[in-house]
Amino acid sequence: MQRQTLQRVAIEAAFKDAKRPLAPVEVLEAARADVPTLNLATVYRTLKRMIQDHFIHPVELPGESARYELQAAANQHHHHFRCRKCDLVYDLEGCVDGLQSLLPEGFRMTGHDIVIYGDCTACNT
Amino acid sequence: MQRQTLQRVAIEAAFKDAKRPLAPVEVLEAARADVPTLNLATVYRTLKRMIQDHFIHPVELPGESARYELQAAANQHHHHFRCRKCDLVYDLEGCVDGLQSLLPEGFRMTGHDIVIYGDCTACNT
DNA sequence: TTGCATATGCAAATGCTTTTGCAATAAGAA
DNA sequence: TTCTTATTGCAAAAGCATTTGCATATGCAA
Repeated sequence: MQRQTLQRVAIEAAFKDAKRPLAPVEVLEAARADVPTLNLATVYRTLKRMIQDHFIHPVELPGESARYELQAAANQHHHHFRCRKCDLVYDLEGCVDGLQSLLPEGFRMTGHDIVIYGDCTACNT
Repeated sequence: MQRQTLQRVAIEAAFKDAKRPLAPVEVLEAARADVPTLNLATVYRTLKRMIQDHFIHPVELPGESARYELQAAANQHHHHFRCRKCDLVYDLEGCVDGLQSLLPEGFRMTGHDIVIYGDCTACNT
């Protein structure tokens, strides 16, 4: 059976606190606040496990390696904002209309991704 | 000065014929129709050169390595369609309204990417 | 407490995509 | 045609993110 280890608890906490998609290294840094000896290999093993358990969900942005966010967040349709100054990624609520109309004749849409780039509040100030 | 080699000409032709973003390996395969000895290293060297020369432009999609398309295509704002069956990427003309309204207070938008997933005409038939 | 299977840390190994060194080729100016 | 030098092909090397082997440490059921 699965064990409740300090590192797993720390990683779960990192996601719950962040409220935004985290890269593996970001998870490592955040969780090391609780468990300083935490290792990146452990982060990866735990991420894989949490994906299987549907606790987290991968978030892919163009040209970057995967980040992960709580499955709870992924359950409601949303998109992402990527700050060009601090490189953090935020969730955006809602969606837009009119995507369907971009399709040429004969193409069928089954999904879509939207990423907005710019400066976040923190960097804007 | 820059030389007009068979391989460079073949690679240019590949882009002009394709009318869609090509991955380096796709470029290799297409251009080998003209120059069978063409090597992937040469493709990469040529891509790098063509980017400097503003002849092509990188296209990044979530979770995938870069494709490239003619700068001419990139000059007019557009987005991409990715077929989940054949994995080809197509250009989509036009855009949508309302992106601005997805932003939280204090966030500023400087750019955006939209990717639509689904089945292309060829795969739909 | 004890026993043991799961989880961890560390370092080495993968699996890609992309780059580079080098000797051989081949543009294209003279 | 000849000569110079940019370009090519090939194979090896880099750079990444991610995974794995293994000995040690640690949950947790008994």
